[in-house]
Amino acid sequence: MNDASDHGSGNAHKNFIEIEIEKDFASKQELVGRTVYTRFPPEPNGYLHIGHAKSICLNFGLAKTYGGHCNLRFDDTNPTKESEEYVNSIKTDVNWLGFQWDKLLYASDYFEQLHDWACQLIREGIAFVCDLNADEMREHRGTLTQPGRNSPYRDRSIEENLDLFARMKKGEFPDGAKTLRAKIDMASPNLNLRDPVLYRIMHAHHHRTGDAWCIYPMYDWAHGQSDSIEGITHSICTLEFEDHRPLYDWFCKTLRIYHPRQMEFARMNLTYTVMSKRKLLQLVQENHVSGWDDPRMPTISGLRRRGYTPESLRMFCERIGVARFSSTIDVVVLEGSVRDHLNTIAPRFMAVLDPIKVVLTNYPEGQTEWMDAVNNPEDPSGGSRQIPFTRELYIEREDFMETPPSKFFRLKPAGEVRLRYGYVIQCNEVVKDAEGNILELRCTFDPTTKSGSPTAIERKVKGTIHWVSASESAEVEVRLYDRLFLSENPEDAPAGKTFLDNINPNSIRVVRAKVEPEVAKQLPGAKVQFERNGYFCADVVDSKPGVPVYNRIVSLKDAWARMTTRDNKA
RNA sequence: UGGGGCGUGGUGUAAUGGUAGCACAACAGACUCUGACUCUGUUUGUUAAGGUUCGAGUCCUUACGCCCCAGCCA
Repeated sequence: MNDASDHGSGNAHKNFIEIEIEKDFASKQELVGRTVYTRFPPEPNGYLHIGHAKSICLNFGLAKTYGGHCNLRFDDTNPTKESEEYVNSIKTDVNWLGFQWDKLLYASDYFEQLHDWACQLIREGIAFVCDLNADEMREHRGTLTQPGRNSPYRDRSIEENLDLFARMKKGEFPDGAKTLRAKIDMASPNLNLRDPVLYRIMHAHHHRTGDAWCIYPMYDWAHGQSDSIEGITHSICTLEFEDHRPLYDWFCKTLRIYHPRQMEFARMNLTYTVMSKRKLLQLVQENHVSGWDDPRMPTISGLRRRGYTPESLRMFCERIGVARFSSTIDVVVLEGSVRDHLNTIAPRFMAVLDPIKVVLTNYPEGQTEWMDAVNNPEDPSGGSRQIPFTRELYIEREDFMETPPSKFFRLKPAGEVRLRYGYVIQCNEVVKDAEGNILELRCTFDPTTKSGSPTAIERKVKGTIHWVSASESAEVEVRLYDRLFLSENPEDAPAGKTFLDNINPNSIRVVRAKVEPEVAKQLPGAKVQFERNGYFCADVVDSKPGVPVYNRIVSLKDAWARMTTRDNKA
């Protein structure tokens, strides 16, 4: 029945939702002959983020695991906040993540049915039209510790309620003048049960139903019934809706309709970022980032543009698991997931981000050798390419040290290092300007050490560094991204400060990199590894034909950097 | 402080009342023409105190800590 192979590496442990689902199907009469049916129900009021990815993977994953179905349903009950733009971005993101919905639906598909059910409640004497305004209603609601008081309009006759509700629907009253409420219990310790509002008046244009309605159902009145109509077996949502479950159950029971089971799991928190739609919107609107798809954003579209793959995001969701404990995931788990996937698929190239010139004094001027380079050592079918080797080259500035520590096995005065896919070279002279800045390194190469030649094998040097030809290379813009925030929990700001004060001022650094010719030919969206640097993606927005702009997705693990920063701290 | 949840190594997540496991991270070593990858190994844990039991992460009691709820948002 279940497919454990979809649970990533290692032993697959069932999460609590899977365990409950299996119990339900084994024991519940109403589920006999049925299959798992879930839904992903976003409100189209913003872009999806990595937290939604968890819910998407869970809902669609459950359907897949158990051979069932999952709908994409837009919870579009509040027209003032929703738009087509968001609907489209959400559809794109779900598909991009690799999931296909069974049906594409909207809560607004059910407005008529929801309205009829409201009339049914009125006729049965358990819903009433209330004239209290927002302030008065709050005042009648009581507090966490004090019970509420009944609305003075609670005992209107059924006829009057029917008439008033009909006139609400017809548009006879202004926004906020009246609401339709359920009669439950104003003294309930669960605030959601203190005569909840079912309908409010909003003379607003809806992105799908236009101006057909001026009353709109509340979330609680729409959600469970929508699930019921669709035959959802398990309605999975986040923990903050736990207190709404009694209402969900009350509506299904009171209306005597098919009753799905709501289950809640903990939403994800990620270190060094914010996740609430309000804060993400603020970052966009106040131009702290370039948009919802800024490569530093935790949105699906931002991660996609940064260069994250659907596989890596799914792997991430698999690794973090599902439970009822409000956890905070270390962002390195996300970074590790994309490294693991890209390691298997990304072609390797050489790129020098911070160049320093090397002149091989014993190499013929004007000569170009084409060196054979493996495209991806993890992928035998990846083949190889030729890269030009010349007298003048660039290497990474940090790959040379004049007075290096003992464990430094890159280039140093009088020291030897191998140029990847090239020769072993030795540094003979450091040329500096008047201020002592290094201008170039004058080195000699050993012709017997050419990569791939039999004589090269006998020669062992500790270090291998990357390089590009000075004359036969291209130059591209590279955006080196870092975390958007400086603190693990950006919301945790001192008094008088906000999460915005925790923004990392150096979250993007732009450099001109020297790259081997192939790098300049990559198409937008291409994901590559710059050897010894990291994984990079040709930006889909700012790259132009023949002129790619690269985003750093994530750096490679760097044992040397770790070693040196640790020593500095000690 | 009313109600509802939740506490397992650094971070997550498992364990019909029966050897506390797995992943990620970290560390050490091997390998390496990427200080990557891979491989091998190691360290670190049941919030606390009582109780039931031959035996408790699991059951009971009490404490402590954290999260959610007072929208005509979802």
